[in-house]
Amino acid sequence: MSHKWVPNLSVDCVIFGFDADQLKVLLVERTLRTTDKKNIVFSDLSLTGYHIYEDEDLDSAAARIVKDLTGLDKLVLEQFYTFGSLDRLEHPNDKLWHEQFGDVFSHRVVTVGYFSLLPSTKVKIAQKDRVVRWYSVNEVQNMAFDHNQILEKALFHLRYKLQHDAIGLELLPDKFTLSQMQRLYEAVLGTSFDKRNFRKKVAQMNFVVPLKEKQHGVPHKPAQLYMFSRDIFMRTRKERPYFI
Amino acid sequence: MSHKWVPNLSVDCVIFGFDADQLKVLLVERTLRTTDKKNIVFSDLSLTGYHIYEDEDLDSAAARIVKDLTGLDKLVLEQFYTFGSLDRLEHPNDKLWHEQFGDVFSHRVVTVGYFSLLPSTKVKIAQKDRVVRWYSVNEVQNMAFDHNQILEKALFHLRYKLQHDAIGLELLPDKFTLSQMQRLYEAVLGTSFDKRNFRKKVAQMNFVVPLKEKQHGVPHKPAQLYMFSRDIFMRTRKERPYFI
DNA sequence: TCAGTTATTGTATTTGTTACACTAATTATA
DNA sequence: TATAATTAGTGTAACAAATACAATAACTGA
Repeated sequence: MSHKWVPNLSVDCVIFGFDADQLKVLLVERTLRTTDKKNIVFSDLSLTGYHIYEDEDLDSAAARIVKDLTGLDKLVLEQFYTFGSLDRLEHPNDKLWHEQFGDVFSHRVVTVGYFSLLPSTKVKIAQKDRVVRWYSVNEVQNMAFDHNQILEKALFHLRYKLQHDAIGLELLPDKFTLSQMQRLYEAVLGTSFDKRNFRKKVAQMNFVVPLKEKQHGVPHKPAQLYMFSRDIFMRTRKERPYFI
Repeated sequence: MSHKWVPNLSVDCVIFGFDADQLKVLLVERTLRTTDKKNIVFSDLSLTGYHIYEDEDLDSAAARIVKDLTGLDKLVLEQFYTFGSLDRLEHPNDKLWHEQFGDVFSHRVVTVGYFSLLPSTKVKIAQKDRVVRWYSVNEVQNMAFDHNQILEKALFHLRYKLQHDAIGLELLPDKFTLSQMQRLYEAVLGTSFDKRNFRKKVAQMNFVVPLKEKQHGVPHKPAQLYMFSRDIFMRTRKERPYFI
């Protein structure tokens, strides 16, 4: 792998997680200090991204970036949109940030957005020189560059996919209860569902398979555990669910 | 507008049309001749695309490319995917083609795919130095570069959109009959619908509005004409049609 | 005027969606 | 050890949407 990167092409990854009944996103703190390092000029949040290398395709760049932040391989990773406005790196804080790096970032940069899904508990954050943390998607604002916009678009796609695909199940742990699954859908879509009707729907999804196991240690009736069979899903998905 | 183009970033446009009950795509002939211009080395088909300029955003580049080919402005134009494999310009004919231009195309190029929809009769093709023609999407094969793959993905997105959006109506002329509309949906989706049930569906789409006008000059019962009101559609679309 | 062609319309059946409330199993606490 | 607290789990009736299906109407060309 060459480490010559392409100056005007980057990949940004929106890493979604789910935890405590909330949809989360993994973000990095961006803090600009005065040259004597004593004071903070500003501090905000950013997605994780980087330029692509000259001999690297887009999917590999996204996988590299996600692995670099989470230590994890083989996550679901999906391209959702490419951002190329001329003013995408032109907000006041971003200009200050650029100045710190001289003209390295003075080129026009187009970035390809990917999103990744995982249960947020799977990530062991171990970053030396960066502050990385899960944020509830509802509490995030004032992000670096055009990252608010990228997150917005990623969320839109996630909601869309959730309704037409089983991809949302990637956000749940390996073993989950139907109540957890329902709360996931409710959190992401911002609605609420009737418990019985939700379960009737799930019962038709043959890729959500009951395990021979129940919760334990909970102070109430323990729930049946289920798993997501990617295998059954791939084999039985219908190709084109027409709406008309 | 600067005319310095970015060497490793391009936009490719898939221009869809509809005509004679078939989904069409507007393609350009790519013919490589021997240096004495007497013989043809090969000839194949290509989408229309070009590098972006340094001070041009992606949507503008796509609009420029579509206008250049069709002479038309203000068409529906939608980004659908970005292609960045390392081998996307590496098929045998493509290498021969590159050699003709020296090393201008020797960089690695990532391309952003857009698609555009219009009734194919709207285009007056008037290209001096290029052969441009509508092809039925079913008859197209052996395209330049990775354009088969780009077309495939565009088609997938078009089918997807057709089912969740009114965008397909952009392929019909300003005044159309319900039979034309049905044949459009059948051609794009590759299915057939019951006429009465199809019309019941359309009756619920308040953005498909009947005109005070009928067909004339047809050798059979003349059909009622309808129009697509983009305005009503925008005002009445529901934000999130949940599936669960 | 009649043959050919496409347009237009309704109903019964099946399928899916919604609304709704009680009992069961576990832990914590009195 | 009984009881309170908490979440899990389940069925049915009403309503809405999707499907299957065939006869009559309006025009042109021969």
